[in-house]
Amino acid sequence: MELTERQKQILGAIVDIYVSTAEPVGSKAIAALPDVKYSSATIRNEMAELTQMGLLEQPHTSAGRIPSPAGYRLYIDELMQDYRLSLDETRTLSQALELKSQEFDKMMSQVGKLVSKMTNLPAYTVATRQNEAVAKHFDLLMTAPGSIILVLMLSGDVVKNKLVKLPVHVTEQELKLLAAVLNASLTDLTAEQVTGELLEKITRSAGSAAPLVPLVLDFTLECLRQQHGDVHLTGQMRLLGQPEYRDAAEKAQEVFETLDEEMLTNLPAVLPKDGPVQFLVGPENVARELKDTSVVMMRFDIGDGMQGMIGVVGPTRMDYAKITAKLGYFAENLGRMFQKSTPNPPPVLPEGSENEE
Amino acid sequence: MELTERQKQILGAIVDIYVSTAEPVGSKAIAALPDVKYSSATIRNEMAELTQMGLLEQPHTSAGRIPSPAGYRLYIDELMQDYRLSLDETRTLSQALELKSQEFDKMMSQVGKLVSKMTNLPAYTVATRQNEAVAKHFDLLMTAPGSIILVLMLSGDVVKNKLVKLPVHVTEQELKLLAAVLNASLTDLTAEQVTGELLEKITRSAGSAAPLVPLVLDFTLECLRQQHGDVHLTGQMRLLGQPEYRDAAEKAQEVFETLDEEMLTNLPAVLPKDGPVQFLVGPENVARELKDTSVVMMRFDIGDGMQGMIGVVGPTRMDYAKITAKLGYFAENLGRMFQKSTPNPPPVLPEGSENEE
DNA sequence: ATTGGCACTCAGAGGGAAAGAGTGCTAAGC
DNA sequence: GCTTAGCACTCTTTCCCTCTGAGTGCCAAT
Repeated sequence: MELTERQKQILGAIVDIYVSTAEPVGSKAIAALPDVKYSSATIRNEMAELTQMGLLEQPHTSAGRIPSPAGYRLYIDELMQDYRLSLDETRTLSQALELKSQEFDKMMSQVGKLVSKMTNLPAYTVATRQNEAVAKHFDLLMTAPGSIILVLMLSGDVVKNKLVKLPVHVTEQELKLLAAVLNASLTDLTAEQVTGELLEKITRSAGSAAPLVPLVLDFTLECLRQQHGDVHLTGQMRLLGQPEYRDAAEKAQEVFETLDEEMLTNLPAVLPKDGPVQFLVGPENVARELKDTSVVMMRFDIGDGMQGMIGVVGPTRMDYAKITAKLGYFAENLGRMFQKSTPNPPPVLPEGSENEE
Repeated sequence: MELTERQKQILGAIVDIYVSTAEPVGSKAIAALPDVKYSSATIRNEMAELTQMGLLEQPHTSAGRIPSPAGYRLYIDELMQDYRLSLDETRTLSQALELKSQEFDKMMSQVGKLVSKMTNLPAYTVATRQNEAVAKHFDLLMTAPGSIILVLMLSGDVVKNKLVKLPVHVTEQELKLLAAVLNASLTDLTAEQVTGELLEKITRSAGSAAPLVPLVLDFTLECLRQQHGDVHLTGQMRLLGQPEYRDAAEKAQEVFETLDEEMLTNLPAVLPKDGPVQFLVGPENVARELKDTSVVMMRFDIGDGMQGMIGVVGPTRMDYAKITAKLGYFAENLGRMFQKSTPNPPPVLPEGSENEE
């Protein structure tokens, strides 16, 4: 069942209007649009049909129409216009991207804050590995007798560290030795390649630093197995700015709770691995609490087998085009930033940038 | 002006009731309490007086009374009963404290999540330095040609790292040399003690790794100057569970925004340095947006000149006694955990633990 | 095929009226 | 002289009713 051109136009218009007003759209409003040549009656007939097809919904008999989840899906897949960032928006974004490059994790959380601010929606960021992690370098530093800091460098320029306190005494010499052993035998191995045999061998070579070995190994394995870094979620409260949550503190709270728990741990796994942009519309979502809530996410390459993900969470009625554009701009520039390694802001403006909000 | 015993009892009762119902308290409700021997009329007279003294407030003429900020303050300072954790509560808390000791920063954020969950309020955690930070150890690791990771260990067992990308080529040898120079000349110095002179000396000794020096130094100084670690704020949404924010999404949003920005950066500075527990009641607060919002915070010692802070944010009408007790328990046990360094949960039950919610 | 017209529906706004909770004050009681 | 019962008064909250208006569906005319 194919839609006619007119039906597409009407569906598109309804989504566009509803997205910015959050109110059901009536036939008159459509008819009043400059490039609509038909009367409200015609529109009404078409709307009735679109409703029957399941693309529109009617909150109650005497209200206008709102897009159904299927309607959104169709809109996203076929009708959505590329939104061009306005000059103002690009400027703000470019400025925003001039982050002091800090520690990596902090930067991701910074990026999240920015995305949230720019979209006025809750945003999350994650860094995930694309391939198996391996250890690249071990370092053992003594801070006080019995107090040792283990610094572990992984592939992808990720550095982890952990404070280890040992009751037994270990000399600097022995630490150096152990570090050398670890660097010799444990680097460039994935979690699976670390066998019990290997562990024994290391323990034997470790001398009196042997009690340290299991602690180091546990930590190392834990780090290697971690498929993705911390998930940063910020700006949850911005969801309250959306009309659908205005006076529904309860609903908002539910969404937040789900976001906090389920989503953050599962989301990276749930999302399909391919394609840069993903949309999860309402009921397509994992958790039932999120049925009126949608997710837009975008991947970008960090290099070294790492991949960043930025996304926003919002009401199903959100301005997908605009948000995709903003996320895209972020992702593109972040990717570029990481690619050419020097932490300079990439001031690349998208062409055609004088349309406004 | 001293309060009579009866006035104290009435004020205390009003706070207690208001704290759990969030509704103005009438004279009848007080008179109905088991250990109140006076009629509602008498209570009314006393309430009128307390109102005149500025300890109570009346939302409107025909409503009951609620405590004024001054009333809360007096309650906290003089009337508050020690809340004893119930057996159930201690059990839950003890379980909760069995954290896998992870990287320090992550642990603080974990603690925040727990505190928030236990109190059902937004919670924040920070680690602050008590004295000047100094660098303890430098490490430079080459990951790829031109790509170097700087690992910096500070006093207080804090480890920071940063990825530095350099266009010039530096050999492993030169890196080792530079690290040695840094370790020799830059450790155990506070930020002020790092002079331009010293910088020059280091640059001279660095050989062809000299271009690295300013990058390393900037980062080091940045770390040294950082008085406190990341402020973790979690569970913001729980504020919505409080009746005063139920249908006031707007207000909640304002609070959140303020929390996010102002508070998180200023709070550690604003709070007085002494005493383990601090209360900031409503208008005593920094930001105007938080005038109906109060903060309870508690310090605990981490050792090595570091201090942890945990706190919650809630409506001014909150159960200070209960929250203080919970925070106290957390703080005490966290302190103990850090003290005796082995990451075991300390299962110390407070005496007398069979009262309930 | 499109459109103007019209009857119909239904959510939401507005406006009292009634209910209910609580007060302050007065006068009686211990 | 403190305490208390009683009562008139105040003011918010709730409920119900009506009215309005936006929007629909359908029919007949173009």
